[in-house]
Order: sequence, then structure tokens, then C-alpha cells
Amino acid sequence: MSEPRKLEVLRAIVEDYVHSREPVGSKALVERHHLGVSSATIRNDMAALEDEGLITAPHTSAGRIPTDKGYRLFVDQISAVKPLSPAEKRAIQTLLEGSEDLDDVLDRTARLLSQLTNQVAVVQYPHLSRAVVRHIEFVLLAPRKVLIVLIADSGKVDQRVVDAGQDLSDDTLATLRTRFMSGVAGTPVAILPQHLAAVVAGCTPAERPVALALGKGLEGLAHNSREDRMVLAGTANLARSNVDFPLSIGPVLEALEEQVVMLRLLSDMAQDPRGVAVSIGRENPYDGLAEASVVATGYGPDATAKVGILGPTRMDYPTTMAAVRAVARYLSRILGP
Amino acid sequence: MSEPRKLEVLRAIVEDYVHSREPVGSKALVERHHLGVSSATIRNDMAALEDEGLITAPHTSAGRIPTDKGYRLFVDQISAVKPLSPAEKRAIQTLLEGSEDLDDVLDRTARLLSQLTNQVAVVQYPHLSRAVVRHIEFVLLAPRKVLIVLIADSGKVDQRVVDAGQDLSDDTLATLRTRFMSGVAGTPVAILPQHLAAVVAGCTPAERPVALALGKGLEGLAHNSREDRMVLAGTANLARSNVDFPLSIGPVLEALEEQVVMLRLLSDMAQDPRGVAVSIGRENPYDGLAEASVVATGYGPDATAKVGILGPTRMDYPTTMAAVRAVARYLSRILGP
DNA sequence: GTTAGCACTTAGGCATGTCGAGTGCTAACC
DNA sequence: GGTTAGCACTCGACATGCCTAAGTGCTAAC
Repeated sequence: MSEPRKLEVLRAIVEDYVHSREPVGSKALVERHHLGVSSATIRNDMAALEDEGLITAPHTSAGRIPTDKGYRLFVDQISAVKPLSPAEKRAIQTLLEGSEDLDDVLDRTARLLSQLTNQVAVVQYPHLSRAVVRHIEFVLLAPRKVLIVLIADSGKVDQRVVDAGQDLSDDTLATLRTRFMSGVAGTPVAILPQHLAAVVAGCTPAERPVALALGKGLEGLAHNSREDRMVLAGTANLARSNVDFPLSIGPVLEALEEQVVMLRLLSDMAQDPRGVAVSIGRENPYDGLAEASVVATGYGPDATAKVGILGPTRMDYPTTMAAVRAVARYLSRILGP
Repeated sequence: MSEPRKLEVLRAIVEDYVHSREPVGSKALVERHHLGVSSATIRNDMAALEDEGLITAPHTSAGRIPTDKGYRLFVDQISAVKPLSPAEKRAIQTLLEGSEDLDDVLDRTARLLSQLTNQVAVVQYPHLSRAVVRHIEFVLLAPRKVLIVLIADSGKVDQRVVDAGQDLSDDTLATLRTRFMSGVAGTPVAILPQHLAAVVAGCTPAERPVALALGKGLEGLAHNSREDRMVLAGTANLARSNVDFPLSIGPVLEALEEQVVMLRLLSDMAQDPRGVAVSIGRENPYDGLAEASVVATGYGPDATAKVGILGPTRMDYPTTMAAVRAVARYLSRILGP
């Protein structure tokens, strides 16, 4: 029994199953792929593959389907990432170039990726930490309510309303704004807290309480900003691709809604040498995703923010991986300097 | 055949069907509800209701289920909006009060409403038009790229990047900012364009082209801002409540993703005198929602922005309407002055 | 206008039978 | 030793027939 052929058989099973959605039998295999042997031989190979836990039979007299382990081997060793068609590349470029503000870029990216892959697309907001504070604005909404706006050089704008704890005049606020601005402009967001503390320390005792409140607000903004949010698109694909649902979509929708779960999952995924990480079926830490796979990669200057897709374990990995990788590259380019 | 009893029968059918998810027969009706007549009489009433198109039988020998028209009559004339339990009211209050920035408020609102109703919640971003310009900020991201930030007194912050058409210095930009600020601060967003034109006209010829670009950007912001976005929550409820799906969720997910469709639908809904609008099944202009109902209402100072839910036509209207109305009220209060 | 009674319809459950796809095994073959 | 043909066996999918329970519509009596 030749080892290379066994892998070839696994590859054929994965490809056929992804394509047909039906368990694939030995006879169908020899017909569709020109392996130069008979179906009986294939049966022996398949029995071996089953012993190794790479494929399984849903019931006695049906064909075989790949297991999570089988998909893993397929992704790691057998398949090559398929390059995108020029048409697709062009589509990515045109679609992404038309956009300007960050929300819009991410939104378009998600929609694009979901169309390209026919899966659910997930795009995490880029991390702010490496960015540099460009501008701070305080706006008095009510005597005690102050809207804080933090603008970073990445073009990202974050906002929050804080309670000043006491009534304020526009003048006081303007003074404070100047103080803060001179103290933190140009500071990397990551080390903002230290600088804020210095500014607060430099305030007059009268200003102190308000400055403290504002400083806290800014700190919160920098720390807790939108990088823990994400954009979704293509949820409808879940229902479509699963007309005969091997994937019960309820738990998956729940996972998608629990953004914390998804974000955690994305950042925990080990980066594959080929630049795209894949998490298959039960490899996912979240039970609701036991029948789903995630394909993701980082984007942006340090690739910490993630972009990816989620779909049934039975998906076309080579094509999907190519799409995710390509979109991430274009996205990095657009957001870059 | 007494007319009031016929309505009572319809009411009983709707309530039972919503509760049991199964067609309801004449015998079950007399047992569960103390109508003082026999099942034969009810049968006569039901035949009449069917003639009027208010109920229908899925097959010859099954009970009846309400039609869209039946639900409509139920909602309009029979049912009373159920008040929320004190516990629920408290939950709404605590959950919404903890939040500060607008994104957060809307997000929490959506989650809350979806939990309260077990349906998909939709919250439209509040309209900016009535708001007053509080602040404008220009930030130079690259020599020719300017980030424009527009802050309204509602606490809403919008942003956009524009191409200035020529290289700029920080100084030039600061001058222009002052000009724009003095020209438009305090202006209602709705009439911003006129004021912008005046500012541009008042610029020196050298400044003109840049001012024009910036003015255009601001105008676009005011006009086209996030009011055409919306927040979703509880999509997983679609899958859950429809284990035996009378509602195929694919088209519904598609509709939800086409935000344009949903926003259009929300704003087209006629306001009910009781303050909550309902659109039932085929009343919806969008085909994918033929088996779904939308319950929505306006919120905010002039109730133009909408908040609502979407679910199967077979839903508990009285309770749902109460929840939507209550949440909208709390939301208005939170966002109010 | 209401009721009882009865004939009629139909979905759904269940047992039964058949068909075909696919397997595992054994014995022969190169 | 690896490969092949052949064959018995298993099981899901599908069709058929039958039965029951639920529910209706109608008619005649109250």
C-alpha cells in the first residue's frame, strides 16, 4: 500500500466531498479521479485512512467523509493555496479603493470577503495601541457632561461621555483641553496613562477633580476602545450553503453574536507559516463551533487585528485561504501610510 | 351567530397558536377557553372567520391558523398592549443607565430588546439633522489627507477623510478650522450647507480650493452620516424560535444584511395610534419577509429614528409591542437632554 | 341561533418490502 | 507484497399499504 497514493485518496475524498456534499465511495473515486488502480485497492486505502482517524463512515454502507483530523492534514500537507483570478483581484481593488472612512473600509471589506468566499466574514477593528495621539477635544454637552474625543493619527476617532462631577464652564474646559493637549499630543496611545497622570499632577488643586475625571475618561478610551469590536457580513450565507444543514446554524449565530468569543478565538489562532491560520471543527475552543471552521489572518502594520471567515468544516479551504490572504493584503495597503 | 364571540374566537385562536405553534381545533378551543358554547357552534364561527379570510386551514383535517389579515385584526382591534413586569422595567433601566457613548447605548439597547422579546432587535442610528453643530476639527493625516470630525450637541461624532487636492501645512489648516468654526458653530446640521457656502465665499482666493474640498466633506458628513446605519442583535433567536421552522431564515438574514431594505421598511411603517407600528407578513414590501413581522416605533426628540424587532408572524404581539414601546421610551430619556 | 351526531378527509405513525450503493473479506493473481 | 475480482452482507432511501386520531362540514332536531 503506497503512502503517497493514500494521501492522494484523502485529497480526492476531501475535494469530492466539499464539492458534492455527499459521502464519497470507492467506486466514485476511481471514476472521477484517474488513480491507476481499482476500487478494491482504494477500499483498502480507505480502510487504512479510517484506522488513522482521517476519514469516517456516517453509517455502514455509505461512502466516507473527512474527519476534522482529515481536513487538518489536507490543509497542512496536501493542498496548495489557489491563486485568485485576475477578475477577483480587480474586484477587490476597485471595491476597497472607493472608500474613505475607517468604518466604511471595514464594512466593505467584510461584504467583499463574504461574497468572495460565500461564508460569513469577520473583520476586527484595528488596534489603536501603536497609534499616536493626534488630537483631543472636550465638548460640554450639559453643565456636567463632557464629550471626550480622541483622534489618533491612524484616522481613528473614539468618543465617550463622562460626568465631570461638578458644573463646568466652557472656559475651564478650554483651559483643561489645552493642558491635556500639550501634555499628550504625539504620545503613543499605549503609554498614554503615564502622560495623563503627569498632566493631572500639574493641575491646580481646583482643577484637579475635573482633570481626574477627564483623564480617566481618556485612559478608558485608549485602553478599551473599539479594538474589541468587529464587523460581520454574510450571515445569510450560513443559511444558504446549508440547505441540507449538516451545520446547525443556531449555535454559530450565537457565537457570532458573542463578539467576545469570536475575538478571543481570532487572537488565539496560531499563525500558519503560509500566513493564514485555520481552525477546524472541534479544534475550536467554543462548543457551538464544533462543526465550523475559521480561516483568518492578521492585517495592518503589525498584523495584530484580524480578518477572516467562518463556515462549515466542509469548505473549500484552498480557495478560501487565498481569498482571506488577498483581502488582508489589500486591506493593509489601504490602511497603510 | 354573535359578532363579539366571533372576535373572541379569533383572539383565542391567535393566542393558542402563538403559544402552541400548532393549528388549533374547535374542541381544544372550548376546553381551553370558557366560551359558554359547544364545539359545534365554534365550528360555525370558525367557518365564518375562514370565509372572511381571517384564518385558514393548512389541510382538510387540521385546526386553523390565523392569516396575516387575522393577525392584523387581532393587533388592531382585539389585543391590548400588555404592561411590562416591574422586574423587566428595572432591567431596562439598569442596563441602559450604565452606558455612556452613543455606540454603546445603541448596542445595549439592541441586546436588551432582543432578550426581552426573543426576537431580532434592530436599532437605527438617531438622525442628526435636528442637531446643532458643536465643534469641527481638522486633522492632517498626510500632506494632502485631512480627517474631518464633526461633533453635534447630541453627542454624535462623525468623521471622514478627504483629499485636499494640494499639500497643506498645519497652520493653513488651523486658519481654515477657525474660519469654519466661527461660521458654522451653533448651526443646525440641517441648514449647514448654506453656512458652509458662506464660509467658503469668505476665504481668500488662495484658500478657496482647499476650503471647497473641506466644505464638501463637511456637507457630505452632515447629509450622509450614520443615520443610515443600524445595530442588530439577537439574530440567533431566528434559529432558536424556529426549531421547526415555519420561517425559513435565509431570506430574513438577507433582508437584515441589506440594511437599506430594513431602513426603508422601518421608515415607511405607518405609526400606530398606540405609538407602535406593526407590519405583518405579506404587508412587508420585501418578499423575503413574507413570513415575518416587524414591530417598531420611533425614539428620540422627534421620533424619526426607529427601534424595533423582527420575528415570525406567529409572535406574541401584545408583549412584544409593550417591550418595544418601553425600550423606546427609556432610550429617548437616556439620549434626551 | 345552538346543538348533537355522523360521515368524510387527511396527516402521521408504523410495519413491510424492495433496491442500490458501498463495504469487508477471501482467494487468486502478478 | 501489493493488487484485483468476486461475493455476501449491511443499511439507508423509498414506496406501499394500513390504521388511528383529529378535525371538519353538514343535517336534522332543539
